[in-house]
Amino acid sequence: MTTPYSFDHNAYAASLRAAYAHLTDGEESGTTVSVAGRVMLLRTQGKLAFATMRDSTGEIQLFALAALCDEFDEFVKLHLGDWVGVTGEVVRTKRGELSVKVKSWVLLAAALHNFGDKWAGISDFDLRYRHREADLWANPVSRQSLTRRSEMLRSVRERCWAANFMEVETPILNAIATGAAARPFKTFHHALDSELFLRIAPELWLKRLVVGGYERVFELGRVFRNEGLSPRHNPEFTMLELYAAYWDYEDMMSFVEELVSGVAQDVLGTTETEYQGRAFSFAAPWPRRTMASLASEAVGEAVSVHTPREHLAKLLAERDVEVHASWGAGRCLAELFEVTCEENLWEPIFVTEYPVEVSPLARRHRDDPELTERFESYAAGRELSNGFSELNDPVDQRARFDEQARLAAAGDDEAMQIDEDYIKALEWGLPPTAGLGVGMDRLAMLIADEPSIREVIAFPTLKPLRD
RNA sequence: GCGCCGGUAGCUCAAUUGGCAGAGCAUUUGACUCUUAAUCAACAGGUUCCGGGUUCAAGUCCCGGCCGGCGCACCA
Repeated sequence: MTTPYSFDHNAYAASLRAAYAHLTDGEESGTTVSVAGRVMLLRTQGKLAFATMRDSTGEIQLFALAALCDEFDEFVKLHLGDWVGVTGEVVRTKRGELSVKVKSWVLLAAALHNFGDKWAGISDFDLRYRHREADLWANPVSRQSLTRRSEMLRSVRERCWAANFMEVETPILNAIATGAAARPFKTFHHALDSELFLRIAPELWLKRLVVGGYERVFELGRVFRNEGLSPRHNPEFTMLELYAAYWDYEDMMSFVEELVSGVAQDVLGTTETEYQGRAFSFAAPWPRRTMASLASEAVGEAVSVHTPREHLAKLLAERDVEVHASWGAGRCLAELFEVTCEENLWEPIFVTEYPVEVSPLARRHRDDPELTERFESYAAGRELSNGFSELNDPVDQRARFDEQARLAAAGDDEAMQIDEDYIKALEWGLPPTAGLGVGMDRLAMLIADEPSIREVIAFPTLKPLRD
């Protein structure tokens, strides 16, 4: 069948509903419009027919009378899911449904498969994720969640631009994967005869741009980590990383809470919402608490990075955490915080003053060299962002990398790799700078009120089908 | 990677203790001039995820595999 190469339409479901709300039952507007979309429902009744057509903005009824509709006999044979272009008068039926009274119409594309049960839609996860195009038509909630993700990214960009951050792009293919603790994906470049790794974070490149003189930069991009999948983890995910020269971590916390609450305001129109049935507020400011104070509260005694390592190890063992020989007091404190506090942090909160041992790229705290000026924000029991005053001392940075190498030798296969070029960059001088990373997928889950990261990724990673 | 649960018509789901594989919607055909998941009638639709096994008999029980969900581990 030949279908048209284009179709001129001048109205949408939502625009018609807004413009013709005043029509009374049975009233005809006298105005002819053209609309286009998919037939979602079809009700025929002898010499008349009603179709529910859905376009990108919503649904509008098509009302066809045999006496007035071209090729009426063909119109009633349309299939659910078929794309149609329709021209006709805007009317409200006797029963009160705003409609386009079909004069002429054209099949724009046929749907050879249906879009699931017209009441229940498609609920099979495998089908929904492998054929998201069908899911998007069958389940309006799916489309709304991905729309909210898009609106979130737009808002993030606009707010970063408004704060004078410049958007940049850095390499995804790298000779070493660094800037975070994670197993990378490996690939190979034939012409260079070199093994390359997909980036696990853009962090070091971005700081080199600050060394190069860009005061405020951000990158909104995909990173790749060769790790397990879960409702909160996809092997490729989108991260916002942002660096501001002359800021410290306190400045960055202020920026993050304004950014995130502002994005919620932009997308949802409010900062007061619900996540999975429980009240949740994005509103700034967010509380700032040190890791040591939260952990102390949870275990019922004062603990800190200065607590003897053996005592922290005992507290961990009491909580069934296996303590590795290579862990110092700092790592033990961080683990203790994670097992006792993390999942209970519902409303957004900043956890601050992370041990040096678990923060190889963060600058030492001005009041305590065993701590760093680092924060992570938590929301709904999960980490949402990570930031710190950046370590800009090349000598200390080399020492930190050396410590990572020691951990790697001790069997930690996620210890950070040393990056000589990065150290050389620091030797050219990184001004005092604060950096930030925010998991966009995690934020999208909160904003779209979705329980799984797969719901806010159009095509989540699935196991390829075999056999 | 490990554990638990699931996979039946295109879609959503039934099927008692192991005893003839079903319904609604969609599709096809017919009726119907204001429907709203329209309604009514009829036809058709199956490798019960795949491969073995036990049994007179397997959607159901056992073993192996595939895919998915959740949990653990890893991590953001």
